[in-house]
Amino acid sequence: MEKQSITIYDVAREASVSMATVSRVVNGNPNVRPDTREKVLKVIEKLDYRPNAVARGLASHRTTTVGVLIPDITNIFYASLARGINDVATMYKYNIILASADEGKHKTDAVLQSIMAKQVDGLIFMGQHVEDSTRKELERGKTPVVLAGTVDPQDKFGSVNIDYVAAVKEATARLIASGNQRIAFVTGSLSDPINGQFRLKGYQEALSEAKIAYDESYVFETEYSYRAGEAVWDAVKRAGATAAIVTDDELAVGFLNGARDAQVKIPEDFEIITSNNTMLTEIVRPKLTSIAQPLYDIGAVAMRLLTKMMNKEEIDQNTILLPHSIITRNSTK
Amino acid sequence: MEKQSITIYDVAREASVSMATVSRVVNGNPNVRPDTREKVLKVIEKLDYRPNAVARGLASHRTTTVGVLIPDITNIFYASLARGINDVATMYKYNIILASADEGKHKTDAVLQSIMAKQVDGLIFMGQHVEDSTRKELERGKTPVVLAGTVDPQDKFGSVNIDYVAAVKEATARLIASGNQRIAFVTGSLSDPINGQFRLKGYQEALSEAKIAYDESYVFETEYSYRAGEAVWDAVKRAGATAAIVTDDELAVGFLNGARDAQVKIPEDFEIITSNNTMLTEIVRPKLTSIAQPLYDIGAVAMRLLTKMMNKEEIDQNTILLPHSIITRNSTK
DNA sequence: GAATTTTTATAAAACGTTTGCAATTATCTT
DNA sequence: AAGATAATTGCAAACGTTTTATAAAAATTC
Repeated sequence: MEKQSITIYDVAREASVSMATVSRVVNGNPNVRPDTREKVLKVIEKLDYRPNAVARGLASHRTTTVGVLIPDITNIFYASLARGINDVATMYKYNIILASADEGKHKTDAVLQSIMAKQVDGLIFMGQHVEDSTRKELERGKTPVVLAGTVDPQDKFGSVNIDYVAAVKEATARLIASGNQRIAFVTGSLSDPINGQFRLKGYQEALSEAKIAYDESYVFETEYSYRAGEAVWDAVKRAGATAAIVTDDELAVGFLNGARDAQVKIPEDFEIITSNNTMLTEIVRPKLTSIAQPLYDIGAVAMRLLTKMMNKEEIDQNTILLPHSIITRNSTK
Repeated sequence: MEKQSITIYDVAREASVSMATVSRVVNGNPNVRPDTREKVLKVIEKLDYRPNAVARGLASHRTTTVGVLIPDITNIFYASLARGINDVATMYKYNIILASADEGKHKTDAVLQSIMAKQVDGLIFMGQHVEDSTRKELERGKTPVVLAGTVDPQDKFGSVNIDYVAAVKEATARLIASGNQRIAFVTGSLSDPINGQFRLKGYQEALSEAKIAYDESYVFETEYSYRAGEAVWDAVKRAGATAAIVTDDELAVGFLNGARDAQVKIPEDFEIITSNNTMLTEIVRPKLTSIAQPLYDIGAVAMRLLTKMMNKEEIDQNTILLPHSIITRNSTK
């Protein structure tokens, strides 16, 4: 439509050099004499020239844009990761194309396609579970992919996580140590390997070491939401549990409030340990004891790893585990 | 570097038509005979051809990408708006380039430039206050801009908000009606016109109608964070207030917990009304009475408005106010 | 069945950069 | 001062599409 804007050609003419030279100046290529550089910079300034990133992308096959798939931007857990991702991305001059991938896998794949069409230089994937169709989409082309706070059992991509098995094992052991024998495992979808394989394994190992029989009826699978937490409380209580490991903070907060609204004293009558140590754990009363994951860092490290991949740098570790800990607050004795 | 991928030219050759025809098929242009269309589609399928969005963008001057500036992605308020924006954007086939604009105006402008360089078709701006340098950047070029949950006193851009004056006035009036004479106004930066002009005005109007003198020492300016809320409690209490209007939920939650940790009974001894009705208001005990803004809708409507601008459609209302209400919970009598 | 209109398809010129290669200019060497 | 070498610049071909002008083909009219 309306063409108006200043192009590299305008600058070249005004500075009486070739476009190539202007391009070199703009890209910081050292092969240009200081005084010509100066001259060109002056013209750029004067005309207020701004390189068109789309044309650049087409010519150079690099868009300096990365795609980020996030299941739910309003979930503080993912938002915290995204923050780390964002900060490192801007540090390395990348823009982020963000896409929410809720509403099931069909939607995810469509969104993924649209992002790939934009020729992103790399992709960060956060999500419960990498479906087969999604994997296929990810592996097509040679775009580097890093999973953040997400595991792929097939281990095809870079990834950044904590050691979920160890973390949950420690948390469970702590509940056992304070006298609990019947400990509920309140979790999101077990089809997510983080829950169904790792966390569950940690839970079982801790039980086993304490010679407590694993009983499936203490496992409660639901979704990551406040409401779900409120709703599941009754069932957990009826099962006779005296403590719970909960795998998401929103869920845990709902669960806690469910208990308190039922006049149960926390931690005297029931102990809770949650998993993400987000702000929510400090907001509620009593404050929640939690496994601490370095959320911001998981995002930041994932993005950093991705930059290395995009630069084809040597990478020593494709699968990174960051340290975790347990922060004791007032939902445990 | 490595060229491998299928281009429109490959498809054209394989289907023995011209690239122009393939382009028409891909873009749903009606000027192509059904059987040729069929033929081309088959080849596209067979070769698994995916149009390159960057090349498209360059040729057509439309990137089907919009920029979204967000102050803090981990703040539920903004995240909720972003969700509305995202949903409508995908509905209309736009991708989102998201950029976090915290860390002051210098950073904001830099980020804005990088987004504009990517030739976004439009921009949604969320933020406390549109600085002059930022405005200049926004007005350069003819990219449509919509403010979401943000006002610009100069009213240059599209915008979607609620009537902050009326909302705060109602809330304040309610506190007055239940017997409070000394009501604190606990707010974020007053340089944000939403606080410094609108909300403050609503607060003052309500006082004035009740013949209560406005007293600046009941105005507490701080930042939007949990810690800030905890911290400001003491000062508010010392000032002798018996109730407070708080302009952000995180702030309000910190404030509430500050009060409770000081053994103050809410709402018996002190009443609180907060402003955004996010999940946080339901998570704490007692639950917080709040002005309700349709957060998701503000984002969604803003994005919808932007699509109209990008299509150069006729627009009846450039400045949209959505309805608000007050949700009564347990932090008021 | 020729003339006219309408529909489909093609060729080629944009779009605004980057980049490999060749040409030019400056700098050393002796 | 000439030749060799190195540093700087320019030329022009990509990059993968859309789009405009135009031609060819098909449909319609008389």
